[in-house]
Amino acid sequence: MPRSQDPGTPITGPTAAAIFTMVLTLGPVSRVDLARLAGLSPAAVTKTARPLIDAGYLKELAPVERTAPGAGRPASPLAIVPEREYFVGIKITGDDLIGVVTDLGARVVAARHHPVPGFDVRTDAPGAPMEPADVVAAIAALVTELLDQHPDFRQRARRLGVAIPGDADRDTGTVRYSPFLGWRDVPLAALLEEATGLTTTLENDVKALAVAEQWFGEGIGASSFALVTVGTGIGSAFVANGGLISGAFGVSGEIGHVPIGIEGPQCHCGAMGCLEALASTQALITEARRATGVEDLTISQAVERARSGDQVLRKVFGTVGQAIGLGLAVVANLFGPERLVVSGEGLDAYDLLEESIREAFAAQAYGSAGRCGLIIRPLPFEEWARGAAAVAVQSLVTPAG
Amino acid sequence: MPRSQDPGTPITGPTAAAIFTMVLTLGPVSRVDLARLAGLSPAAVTKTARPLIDAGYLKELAPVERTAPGAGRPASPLAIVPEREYFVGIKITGDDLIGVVTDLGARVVAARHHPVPGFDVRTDAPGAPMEPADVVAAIAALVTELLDQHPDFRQRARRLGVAIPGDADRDTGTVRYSPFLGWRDVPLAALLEEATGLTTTLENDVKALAVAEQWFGEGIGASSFALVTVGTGIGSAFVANGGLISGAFGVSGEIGHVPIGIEGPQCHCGAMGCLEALASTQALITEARRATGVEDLTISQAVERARSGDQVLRKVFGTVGQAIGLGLAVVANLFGPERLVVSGEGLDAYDLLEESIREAFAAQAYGSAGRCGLIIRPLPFEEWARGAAAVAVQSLVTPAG
DNA sequence: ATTAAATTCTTGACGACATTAATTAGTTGA
DNA sequence: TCAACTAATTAATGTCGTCAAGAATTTAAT
Repeated sequence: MPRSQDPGTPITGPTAAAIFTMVLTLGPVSRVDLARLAGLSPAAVTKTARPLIDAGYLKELAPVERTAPGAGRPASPLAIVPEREYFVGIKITGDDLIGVVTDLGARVVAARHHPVPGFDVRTDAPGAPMEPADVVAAIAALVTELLDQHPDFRQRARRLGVAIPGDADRDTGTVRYSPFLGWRDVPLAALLEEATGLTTTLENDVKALAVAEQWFGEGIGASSFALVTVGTGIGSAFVANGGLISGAFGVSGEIGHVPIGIEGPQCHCGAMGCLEALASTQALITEARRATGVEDLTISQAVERARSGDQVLRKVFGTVGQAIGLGLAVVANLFGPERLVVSGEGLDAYDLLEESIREAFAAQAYGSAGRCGLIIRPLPFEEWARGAAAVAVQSLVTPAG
Repeated sequence: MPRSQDPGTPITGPTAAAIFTMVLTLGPVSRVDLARLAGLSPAAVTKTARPLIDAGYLKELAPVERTAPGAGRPASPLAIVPEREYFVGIKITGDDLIGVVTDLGARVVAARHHPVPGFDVRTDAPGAPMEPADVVAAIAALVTELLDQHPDFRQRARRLGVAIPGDADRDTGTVRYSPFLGWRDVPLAALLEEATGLTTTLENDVKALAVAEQWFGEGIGASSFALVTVGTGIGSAFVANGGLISGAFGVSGEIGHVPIGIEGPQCHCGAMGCLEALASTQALITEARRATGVEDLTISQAVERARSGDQVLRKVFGTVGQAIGLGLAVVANLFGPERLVVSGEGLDAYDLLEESIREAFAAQAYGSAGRCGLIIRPLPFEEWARGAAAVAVQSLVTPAG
């Protein structure tokens, strides 16, 4: 929820929000189609859309771009005006900030990163506690730098989205608990509104990514949908019944600590057989080093060698893929999503993983749960920040919820 | 969704439905409270409630029963009139039918079971295919028998809920696939409307149980909530964002086939390390027989002997409890429910299981996910049929969705 | 060409429903 | 007995969506 009131929004009620959301997520749509999709009369759509057009958020597509011909008056579909407003998205990681500016369609139009000041080389243990004030200042500086890239940004950016690892309370804009940052109960959104003047929305990083996917990615039009990220940690998020599943106590999607039935090392959470202990980037490199005996093997070296045929390393990747596939099956069996996106930094090596992921998934998915669309793809760094921006876009439409 | 239109409902719109639902689930509530909870003005509640009162569904509580005193006019809370309408709930198992009549508050007022005609002794393999026509006839007979128990039933019962194991499409009233019954694409609700004259709603059995819990049990007032049932199979269902999570392909809550990280026997689904292969009633008795060497040991004997101190059997129960606890932790970590109910036929022996369930749950639940209310309790047989009736009650309020 | 049919979109009258403000109702405490 | 307080109701008002009619703009048939 935005931390302050919004005076000049043309989105006055739930109907306007629904119409705007549909145009935003489904692309250019005719009024008749909008009416059908929203369960409204075409007249209502016409009336609801006018203020949105007047405010510059929507436009009618030029007649040239109209849809397939047929009998009858041709439709003049409504589309968003992407450059009407810009959004800033910031992702806070353990050691740096990633920032983007996106347009209304969540297209990245500028990007930057910055180290967090006063932060040492990252250790594996939960990060050295960073002072919220320092981080706020660093974010404010990054925001300024981003907005200075184009006069339009400064003028037409009003909202900021922030994604953090850990438990973020979107409604209050508070970081409830982030072991990674060493924070507890930090009212980050309020601090950032103060510092930047932008209406700020805070969200957990994986959930923010899921929002981006729900509105601007693979989740479009799906009744339900799940996202799994693989990297330093393994996380997941679900969208169903029209919204993100948030977890009553701030925890949800903790697939990293699902006990997968393969013998493996103990997880840092203390429990046994956790997926994260088998398939995180850390687990992968540890196992790769052990298997090859090369103490200082890096991920990219391991990928390289596996690609050029190193059987030992191929097997390591295969095992990781298997664990990931089983994790995905757990999600599919429990949740039954229409689509399932797997994404991760590790997955730029997904040529090495995909086969074993799909194999293990197919073996463990129960019945038609396995029919869900399984999308495997890499996760560029900026994508996290784009997720944050997507949350900011969403906050424009749904101030509450 | 009901299979036919409903003429005489006083529940005309979403507001009336919301008010009615709140009174139904929260018990007697004053109009002011209803207004606050629904985000309406008190005036709107007054107006919306009147037709519901006139139709005999709601009443004002007698002044005697009013709430805590204080300054100001005392509230006259609204309450449901339980005997206004009766609902029939039928659960179809492999070998018999369980039927109940409940009132509007989902209180069981009559119960019966019946063997399914033409069905042999149950085998472990998916049941011998039963002819839908036979089952329909048997259900119709059971419904008649139930309704004949009291003249009011016959007169004031209009809706039937049916719960089946397997994939049920509530919207179309079709059994999409039930390996247990050996059915595929059977339009059961339509057949039953024909045979009984009652508006019929079909739902998966575990999901029906979750609905009962959501509206009339532990799920009341919870933002999200999960149910796990342990018995012949192990199932689960979730409620979040205001509704049941249904699974895009009819599958969800299949926790039985989650690979739990304990070495164990292969599951009938073909995958390895499934929870169901470790913790179902079948798995329990198999393991108990193996451990004791008593070939024809029954569940009740095993319970008996464990209770009187048989260490071998206690350990068997402990292992089962551990597996269940891990399964619960998976649900809690992924889903983050506010409350988590574990129920099952097996659990009338829950004195033998509870400790190990809670222990394993606490060990594997991640962070504050473990804070969710964990309710462990037995599952009386009629409860399944009551779930079906609860679905029928729900269908009165929410014809769609 | 002209006309008919099809389809999208718009307009204004109307109706459903929720809000606001004022009023009535019923209780406690001074 | 009156003031204060809270609950509920009423009537005027307003918002918002539907309905019915028609305008706009195309293809297809005559």
